[in-house]
Amino acid sequence: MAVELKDLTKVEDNYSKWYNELVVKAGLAENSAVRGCMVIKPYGYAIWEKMQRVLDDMFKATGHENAYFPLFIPKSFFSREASHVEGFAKECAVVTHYRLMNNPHGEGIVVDPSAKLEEELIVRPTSETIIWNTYKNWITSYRDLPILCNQWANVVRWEMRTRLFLRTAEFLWQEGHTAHATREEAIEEAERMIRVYQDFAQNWMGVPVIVGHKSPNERFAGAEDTLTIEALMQDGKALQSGTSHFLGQNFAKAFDVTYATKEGKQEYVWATSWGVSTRLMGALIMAHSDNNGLVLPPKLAPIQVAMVPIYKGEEQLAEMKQKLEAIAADLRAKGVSVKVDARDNVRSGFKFAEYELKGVPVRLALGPRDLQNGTIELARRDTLTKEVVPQEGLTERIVALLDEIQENIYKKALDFRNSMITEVNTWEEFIDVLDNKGGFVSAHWDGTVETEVAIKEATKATIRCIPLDAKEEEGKCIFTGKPSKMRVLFARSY
RNA sequence: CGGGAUGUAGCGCAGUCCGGUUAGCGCACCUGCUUUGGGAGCAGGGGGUCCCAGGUUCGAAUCCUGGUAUCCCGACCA
Repeated sequence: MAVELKDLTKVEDNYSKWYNELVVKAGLAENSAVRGCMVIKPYGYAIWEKMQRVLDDMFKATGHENAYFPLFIPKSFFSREASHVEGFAKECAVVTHYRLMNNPHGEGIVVDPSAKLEEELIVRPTSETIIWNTYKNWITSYRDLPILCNQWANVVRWEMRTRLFLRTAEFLWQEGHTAHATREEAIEEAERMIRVYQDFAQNWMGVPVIVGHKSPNERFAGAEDTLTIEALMQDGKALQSGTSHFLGQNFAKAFDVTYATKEGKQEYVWATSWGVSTRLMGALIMAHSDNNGLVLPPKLAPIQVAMVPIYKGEEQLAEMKQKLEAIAADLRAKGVSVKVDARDNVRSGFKFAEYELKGVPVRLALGPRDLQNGTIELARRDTLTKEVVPQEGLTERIVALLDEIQENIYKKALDFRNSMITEVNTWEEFIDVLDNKGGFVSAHWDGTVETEVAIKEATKATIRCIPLDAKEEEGKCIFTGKPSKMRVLFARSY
């Protein structure tokens, strides 16, 4: 047997191991020779590329343009915004030299000590500083605003512990950085973009998310407000899947970016930044997969339909292949991505298992029996069911089925997520739900950082967000008993 | 960074405690035959810096020292 996943139900206590195995076996990514960095393999990258394309269109549709800023950030830029430095200082890769030389005392190559940089360069962990240093030159008048830029890039955060897609030392992402004349406009932008992320997560990835504010303690370093989309994984842990920050005038002040108003006064510029990363791949994998492997939403699946010929001998193979290619041509004409798998070195059963592992939404199998009856076997990945259907009208059937699968995957994840939001009113219930059920726990909180930190220390659960749609409700903080005006969502998270 | 474990063929592992033939098994790979509607069978074959560097020894995958990488649990985080 080539590939066999561990039974998910038996590794609940070690979901991460199962996840890792799945990522590798499905051919999405693997650990590289470089510590904490991953190699994204073609199949995984194809999904990321598709995500990129869709997101990019969404950004353009909301008025944004792409640009590119340097990978290296002078150390001094970093120290300009106090809380920003504090947030990232512990996980930076630093360039100190610019030349190597032959080892004068032996074998190999060493860093040339005479080639020390006057000022160290930080490999960007995020680009606010370099971008705002640049925006200073771009902005002088209210006529220059707003600036709505997005950058597709890689960033480096030297994390202690890494995990494929979820937390790697280097990752791919997009970061939007906008500059506005007014506070209201910037806040509007931050909200607009978190809704774009929500739209993408739900309607493309099939992953339901909760939109809300981060608590002050969980905010982005340097932000006045952080909006987040929080997804729930099948092991009951939450995953922060995208963030949009209202940065106030913090970076404008740090980099002295002002503009002349209509009235001729100098004002500091208002800022936002927002980003999603290859972590979305992790969300996609963890939200839908089962014991047979990945389950990909049709809208993002690199292969939407896999076709497998059932045959004896070369002659039959040729016959089946010809018929399948004809069906494939019809499907491609409708914009469906199809793979006809005529490999002769593996058997059909192996192919079935392989496409299940890779999460291909629809699989067709055609054999002599079908050829005779004018039928074909159609299997769907999300439900693991299969039926023999007539070849007639197959194209339309599949196009409709792909939509149905997309919807079904989302609905399944949504039902699960909803079943995993539990309201509690006492500390005992809170602990009980966290330990025995998992998921989001909706509870009252007195609004203080001290309480939040104390709860985290006691339970490892953090406030994932204060939902945008939270309704006012009088209650008592589960930890301190002090009065509270609304419930917030707690969870253990990745 | 702290605690624990591991590193042997592309992958998964045994062998290490107690040093001793030519380092072994399963999967994968190559060749041939038979198979083919859910992960094929048989036969033959190829593939090794036993993580790296020192040391002990007649002799090291095995013992000692140092390094390094990966995984798990913490702390940190998109």
